[in-house]
Amino acid sequence: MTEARVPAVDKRRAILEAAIRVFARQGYHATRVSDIADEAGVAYGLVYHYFRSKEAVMTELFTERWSLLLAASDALYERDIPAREKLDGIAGFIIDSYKHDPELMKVIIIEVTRAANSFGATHLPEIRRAYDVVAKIVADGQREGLYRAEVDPDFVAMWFYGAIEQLLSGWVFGLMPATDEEFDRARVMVVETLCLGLERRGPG
Amino acid sequence: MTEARVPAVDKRRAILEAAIRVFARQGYHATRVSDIADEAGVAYGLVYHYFRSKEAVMTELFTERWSLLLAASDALYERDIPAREKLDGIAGFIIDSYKHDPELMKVIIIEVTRAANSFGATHLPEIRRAYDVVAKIVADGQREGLYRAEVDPDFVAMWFYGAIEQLLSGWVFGLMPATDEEFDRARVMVVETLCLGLERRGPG
Amino acid sequence: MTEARVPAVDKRRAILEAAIRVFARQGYHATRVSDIADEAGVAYGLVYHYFRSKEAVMTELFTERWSLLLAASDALYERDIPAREKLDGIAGFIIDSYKHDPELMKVIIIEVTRAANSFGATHLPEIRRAYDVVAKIVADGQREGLYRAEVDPDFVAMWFYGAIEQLLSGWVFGLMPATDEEFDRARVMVVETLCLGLERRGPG
Amino acid sequence: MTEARVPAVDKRRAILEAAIRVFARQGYHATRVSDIADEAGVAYGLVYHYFRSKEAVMTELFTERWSLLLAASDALYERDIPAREKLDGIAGFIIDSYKHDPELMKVIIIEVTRAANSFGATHLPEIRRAYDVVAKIVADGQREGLYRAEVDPDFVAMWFYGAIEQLLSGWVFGLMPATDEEFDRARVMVVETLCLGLERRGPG
DNA sequence: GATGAATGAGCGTTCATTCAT
DNA sequence: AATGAATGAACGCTCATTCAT
Repeated sequence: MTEARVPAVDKRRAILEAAIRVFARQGYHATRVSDIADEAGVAYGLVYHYFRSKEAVMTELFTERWSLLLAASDALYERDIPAREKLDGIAGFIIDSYKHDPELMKVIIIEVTRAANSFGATHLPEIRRAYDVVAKIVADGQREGLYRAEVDPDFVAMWFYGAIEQLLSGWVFGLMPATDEEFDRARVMVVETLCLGLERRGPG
Repeated sequence: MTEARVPAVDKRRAILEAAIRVFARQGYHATRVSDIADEAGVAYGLVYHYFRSKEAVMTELFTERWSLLLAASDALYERDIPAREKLDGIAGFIIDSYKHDPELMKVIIIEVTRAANSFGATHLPEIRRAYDVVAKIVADGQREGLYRAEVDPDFVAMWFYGAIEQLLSGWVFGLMPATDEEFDRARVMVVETLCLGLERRGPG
Repeated sequence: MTEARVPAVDKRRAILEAAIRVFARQGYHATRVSDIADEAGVAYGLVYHYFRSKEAVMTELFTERWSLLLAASDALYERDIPAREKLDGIAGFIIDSYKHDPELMKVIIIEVTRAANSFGATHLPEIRRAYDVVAKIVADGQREGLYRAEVDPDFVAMWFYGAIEQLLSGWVFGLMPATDEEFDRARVMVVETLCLGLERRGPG
Repeated sequence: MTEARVPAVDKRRAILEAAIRVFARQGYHATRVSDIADEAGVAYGLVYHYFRSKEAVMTELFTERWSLLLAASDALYERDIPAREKLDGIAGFIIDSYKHDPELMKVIIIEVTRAANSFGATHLPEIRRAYDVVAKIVADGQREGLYRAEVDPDFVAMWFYGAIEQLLSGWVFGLMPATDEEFDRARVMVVETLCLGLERRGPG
């Protein structure tokens, strides 16, 4: 039968997408489960039919997206390209994710990744996995004699993510201009400056 | 030198210091006012005798410390020293603050500076002021022909703080080894790498 | 006649009726929300499911009843009967309300109508509307030459309600015998005495 | 040295007078003990030095004034003057009290006399004593054949006070114009109308 | 007498979660 | 699947009263 108008008859999906909007708008703590249901246009109880808890909604949102980043990072790492391009690929993936769905990325960065006291703690393993790829890229670069040996790769990884997340925060909260050109400039700047900072100098 | 510690007769001070410990241990949201009172060894109501609200306690903690950072940044900025030393001074101030009172810095970084949805929003002006000093240092460096002109100073400032706060987070949550030597290494690495990344290369 | 009582399946109604009993027994300020819930035999939170606040419960109680008085007053005013009968109708309506549901009327008189500092202030407009009808009746009586012209109608209205509410108070607090005969006697006495006091005397 | 400027060096008195102002302004429930102390310009604890409790302050305010009314009523009752003049004397005393110190009378009427659930209950005996004098006057009037026999004297007393207090309320809350002429008119109207309503008619 | 710090019981409200239908 | 009524623990805040000085 026809009724083809609404493709998203999938209420579970509707709830997830409503959650993105509401979490982005009000923050996780400030949103009540009823807000999600209202935004999704479904009954209160249905949220609990599909999800164990409010936290489970957030977790699914995070995991779904973060696993893409992990997969992309892993794929990049495996490719036979210069370290710089790998880092650029990761930065690009994150920034493109933001361009593509800023609300979701806002939620992930603000409520999970940088919320070390709440979801950050819960999802620490997955978060570290992303850091580790960066660290491995840097370590490889050092092994190749490309990067200075005295910088700790783990340390660089923290730095890399700290910087990028801070930029996203800046865009999210209007501290920095958020246009597509800015996003691309930022990507170049981060990678360029970081790599220049890491590279070994001169023949000496 | 002896640093004459006030014998905690001052209950207001005792409350503030108890709050640092409890906020650091449990996070702001998870600490009840009674936790603070208990930790301070005072009656529940006394917290409200000295502070308008739980939030006011947090605010005082943040403001007290952050104003020191602001003052130090301003002083550094005024001094007639190379840009690199200024940045090093700021990084050093933050890291020393952490060495000196890790719990307080944990609270400030985790609950305010990186909590863009709650206290971060409230204290945005003061937070930005700290960023601005870094941006000005970078801009000066550019004007002097020291730093590459194509990097946006505001952008570098975000980066700088994003990176340092991420490092603090790493220490706080045990993602990175947290010893005094590590702190000092980190300081050197951050500033060294950032400056190298920013510097213009010679004609050669 | 049967007066088909709703079998208190309606929990919202149960809460309202419990509130009447508890407010009447303890007074508004002295009743905790949990008292209402307990009296109604429902969970604490259900009160807040149906009402925004404790005050909202009181407001609904008052408004529901007072609007009946207003409607009755208006209807009486419109009818083509002597002023005295109109006043008698109003007095009768109030007193019958008390006979019918003394607890509710106690709450309304004690906690709202005579509580000028709390609910009285909030509901002043509705309260005044009731006074105004009496004033209009008196003014009409004066225009017809029935009542002495030198008495201010607004003034009489205040008096009328002040007196009647005082009588209700007296019954409520056991200062006066409260039997059905007393109620009817009181009604007669108030209206009789007031009207005699207002009437113009013959030339004789 | 002289310091004769402030006659009210009596801090106890200052507290009482401050309480009148604050109770009148905010109502008893809404005033905190600290409000009284602040208004009086004395230390918090001093209120408790002179008074057992917040309630005790209110009680003293009420008792002090109400005993004057009682004394005046008794005196009036004893005098060899017509009933009407006695009633007029009582109404006059109350209204003059209001003219003389509206804030105090506001507090007494609003917070005690008409607050049957709180102070009204506590001071019921004294309040009734005032009513009783009126009742006795009416009863005497009936015995003299002046007043209709079918009205219950207690009932008239309730009415009398209910009406007068309602008028005071009206003035206090701006429902009626409150000028000195109005006060005097009101006094005349109340007594005139009440007595006309009570008087026996007819040739006899 | 005078001060104001210290105490702690009390209460309104919120909201995640469960459950009956 | 879908609904929304029902539950109750939890917590921030107020403020009368006490107490040490």
